[in-house]
Amino acid sequence: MPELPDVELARRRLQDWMLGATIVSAKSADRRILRPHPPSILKRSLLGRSVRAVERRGKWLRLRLDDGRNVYSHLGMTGRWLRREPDAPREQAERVRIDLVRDDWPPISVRYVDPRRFGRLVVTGKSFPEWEALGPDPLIDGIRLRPLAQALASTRRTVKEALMDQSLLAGVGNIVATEALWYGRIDPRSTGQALSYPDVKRIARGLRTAIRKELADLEASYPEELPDAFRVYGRAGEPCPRCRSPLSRIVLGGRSTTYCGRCQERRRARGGRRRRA
DNA sequence: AACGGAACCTGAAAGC
DNA sequence: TGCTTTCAGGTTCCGT
Repeated sequence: MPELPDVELARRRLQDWMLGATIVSAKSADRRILRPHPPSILKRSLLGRSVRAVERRGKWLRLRLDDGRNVYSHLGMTGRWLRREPDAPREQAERVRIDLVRDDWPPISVRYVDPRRFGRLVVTGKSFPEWEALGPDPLIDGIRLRPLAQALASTRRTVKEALMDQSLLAGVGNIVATEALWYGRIDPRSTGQALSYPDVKRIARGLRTAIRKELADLEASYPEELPDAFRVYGRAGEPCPRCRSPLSRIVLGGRSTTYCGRCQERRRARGGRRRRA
């Protein structure tokens, strides 16, 4: 579930729940999610701390604590943050529990639930390489055409694989990339090198549309989980919403990819091969 | 250095 | 019904 729009919604909720609150309990026994630190780090470094800011960059969340340390949270494939009453029972697949108090509120308990355990929770006072390596965030920094065109021109990967590279643009995942290319009418198999500047413009517009729409859908449906409102993702075999031609499914970079072979045009590298010394 | 593919995990859904 | 296979929206590691 978690790509940029999902993580941004998680950020807003965590901000509502935690900003200005003091942590009175923090527990987890999950070595995998807390790696590379031992589970004991949670209680040791969170107890008594208050939360000064809740930030997001790409698919990473960052809680800033009053002692200068940060809590980094990545939702992996199946991670979610939930708010519960302090006496509520443990959730299925609950991996982390943080209880907080705030002057103007009853105490709350925030639970991190993650069946597959691909998520992370890292507490550190040092700089965090995974965060530092992230490229510009489409919501925070916007999408700059020049650098994007430059980056796409210098890779031999397909455009879809390139868009999911977190150092190029932070937060674009399989759904957003798939949807954005459909909006922009670009075949996901196109090579980055083969794209024209107008193509890049269309992709950028597609990314903004896909992200904005997904955010709006998530907001509208909360606290329910919306059924798939995607235009093409997960809809192979169904008619293209634009031209009614059946949608195709292929695998790119190991990820399932849906597109319309009729209205998404493929760009192929022109001319001879190009070499660099 | 860049790329494809497997690995890391669990659970839901589809297939038999 | 119940067992098996497939697939999942993410990242990382390993071999070529």
